[in-house]
Amino acid sequence: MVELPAHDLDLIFRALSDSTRRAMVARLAEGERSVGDLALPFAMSLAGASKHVKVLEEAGLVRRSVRGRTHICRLEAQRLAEADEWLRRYERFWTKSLDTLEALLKAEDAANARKGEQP
Amino acid sequence: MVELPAHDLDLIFRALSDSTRRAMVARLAEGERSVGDLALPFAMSLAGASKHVKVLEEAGLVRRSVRGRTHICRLEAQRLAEADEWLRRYERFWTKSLDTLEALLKAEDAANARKGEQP
DNA sequence: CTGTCATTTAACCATTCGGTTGACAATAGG
DNA sequence: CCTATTGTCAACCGAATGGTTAAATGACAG
Repeated sequence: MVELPAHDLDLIFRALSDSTRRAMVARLAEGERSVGDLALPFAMSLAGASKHVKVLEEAGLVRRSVRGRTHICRLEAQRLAEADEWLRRYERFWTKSLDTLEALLKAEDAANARKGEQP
Repeated sequence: MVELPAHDLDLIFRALSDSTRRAMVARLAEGERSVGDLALPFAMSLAGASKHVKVLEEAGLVRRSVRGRTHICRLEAQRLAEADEWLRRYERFWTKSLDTLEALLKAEDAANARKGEQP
C-alpha cells in the first residue's frame, strides 16, 4: 500500500477526465493498439489523437513500445489501481447509505410483519 | 447499474485531478464543513477556495446547504462511487497481474515439492 | 441603521488544454 | 533511390483553469 505523490494522482485523474482518453483506455483494455488504431474512432486529426496518447502516457496509464514505424501502446492497469485506491478510501461513505436504506427497508418489513401478526 | 453520461465522468474526474480539491473531499469525509472551514488549511484566498468548492459542487461531489450566512458542504459519496464504477471495469487488469504472480509462485512451490518427494 | 462576518461575483492575469495545420523524421516496400 | 506509411513536433488559436484583488451580497449583532 504505497502512498503516492499527489502529483501522480493529479495526472491520472486529469488524464481520465476526457472522454476521448477514457475511450482509448477502454480500447486498450481489449489489447495492444497502435497510435493510429487508437486515433481511428475519433473525428480528429492524428496529431490530436497522438497528443491524447501522450497525456495518457505521461500519466503512466499507457506504456509505449516503438516497433519500426508504429508505436504500440498497452494499458498500464496498475496506474488505474492507484486512482481506485484513492477512491476506495471513501467506499464506506457510499456503501453506508445503501446499508442505511437496507436497514430502513428491513425495519419497514418488520413493522408490516407485526401488523400482519396482530390485525 | 446506471450508465452515466460521459460528461458527468468528465466533471468528476476533472474535479478530483486537483490536490486541493481532493484534500477538501478528504476533509468532508470527516463531516460537514463550511466553505470557510474548507478554505482554512490552504495558503489561498477565500475566493480561490470558494471556486474549488464550486468545482466540486458542479461535479456533484458536494452538496451545499445555506444556513444563514454560512454555506455548509457535505460529501456526496454516490458521485465518488460513479467514478469508482468506471475504474472497476478494469479491475481484472490490475488483479490479473497479481494472480499471475500468485500462479507462478504456486507452480514454483509445486516444482519444489516434487523435487522433495523424489530426491 | 451600522457594522461585521461569511461568502460570492467580477474583472483580470498567466498558464494549460484541446484542437488544428504544416513541416519533419524514420521505416517499409517497391 | 523514390514514395508511402506512421507518427511526432512546432506554431498557432480559442477556451478553460487556477489563482489574485476589489467590490457586492446577505445575514446577524448591537
